[in-house]
Amino acid sequence: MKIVGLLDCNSFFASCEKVFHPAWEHRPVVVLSNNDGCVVARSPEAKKLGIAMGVPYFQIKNFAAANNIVVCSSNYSLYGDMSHRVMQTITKWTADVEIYSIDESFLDLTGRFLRCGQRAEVEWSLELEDELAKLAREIVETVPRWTGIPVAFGLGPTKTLAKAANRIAKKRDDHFCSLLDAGQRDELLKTLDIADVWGVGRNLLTQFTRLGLASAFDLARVDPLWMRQNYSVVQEKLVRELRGERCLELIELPQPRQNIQVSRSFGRMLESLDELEQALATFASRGALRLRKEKTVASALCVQLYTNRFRTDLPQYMPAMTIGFGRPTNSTPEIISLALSIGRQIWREGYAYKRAKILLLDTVNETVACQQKMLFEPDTKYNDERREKERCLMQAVDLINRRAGQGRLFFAAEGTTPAWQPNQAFVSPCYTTRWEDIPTAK
DNA sequence: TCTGGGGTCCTAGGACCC
DNA sequence: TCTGGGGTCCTAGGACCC
Repeated sequence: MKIVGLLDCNSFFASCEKVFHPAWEHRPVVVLSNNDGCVVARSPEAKKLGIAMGVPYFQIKNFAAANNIVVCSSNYSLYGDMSHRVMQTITKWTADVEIYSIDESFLDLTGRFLRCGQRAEVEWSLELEDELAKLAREIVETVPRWTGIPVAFGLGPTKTLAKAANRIAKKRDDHFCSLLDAGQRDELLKTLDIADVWGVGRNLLTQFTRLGLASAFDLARVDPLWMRQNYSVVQEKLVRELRGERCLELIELPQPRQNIQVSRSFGRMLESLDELEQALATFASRGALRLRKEKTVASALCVQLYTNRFRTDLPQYMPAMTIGFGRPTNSTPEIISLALSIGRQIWREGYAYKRAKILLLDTVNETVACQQKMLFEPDTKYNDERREKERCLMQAVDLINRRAGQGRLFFAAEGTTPAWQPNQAFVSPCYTTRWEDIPTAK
């Protein structure tokens, strides 16, 4: 048996905001999505008040004011840095960690409990369970003490069971639950709603409910082969994992991304092509920077425009177009140039645009792409000399921005006072990532 | 007035090839 | 008039996750 743990930060974004406002400790706090659109995080107090996940802010605005709810715009620099601190803390207990999302990590604790003669798996015993409970207590106490972020911890022999244990742990006072003991597992899985099982989304929930399945325990008893025939290999693995059979491995090395997308809603609707172009140039520039950070190049670019789908009184138009680069690239000017060219081709007069998206597709490692390039004849506009010049230029730009602050140097096409700027009325300072914002103690 | 953003994986079906 | 079979690759769409 393997020992898989899942550590999950409670109400992560809201908890991050609370760390720097001790006075908010017992107050309801909600964090809004980009553009102050929807509620994406709620402190326990806010949940208790009945604020639903994903609810549009304007629908609860008055309620929030009347109930003394703290409202925050999202501040991803802060959350990213706090996440990093939590993940660093985890390495105290094991180096075998898969960072699954900004607020969750899988831990492989098997290595800590291997006895002489055991190679890669351990045998379950009461003593082991005791030791693990002790370790879990240490984790659940240490992470908040070191970072200010409260966490819940679940243990299981598979990732899916660790996730399930974590869901149960969240409701417990000690924030811990173990599903390692096969003897007790069934009873615990009966208490877990099938909707809370990892891999059961809205659609599967409807279908499973129709089949009469209500709990995680019910799902675990379905025949895996039947599952495969009627659904797919994904759901088959889901059932097997719930039965304690490992199908999903921990991915400790982050896999290179295959696509990069940058998409934002605008602060207001845009009708002119000029204004829209500034948004596209900015998104293209951000995407290009991400490519360079990952040392990858993209093979193609897709641009999509969206009108406001909630304004049914207005004409709707959602065009998209994909064009390949002559050769895979991560050069900002080249990507901006293609993004604008596509934008001009799909833009139509007479529509009010609310959102745009760029997708950098089929990304591959820079050096691999470089080795392959000799197979192709250089195209006319972008010859090797120009590529090399732009590569040096981007290196210089990135260096300056790293030293002087992101966005110090930018391309004119991005505009100086962009009309698309999202609304962020309640944004908190970057307490941990900007010198000017470091809190002072009085 | 105001409604988020960024990912992955799998399957079915068509195109194409021999 | 009659018209096979098997494989691969690509894409769109649908499901999921946080």
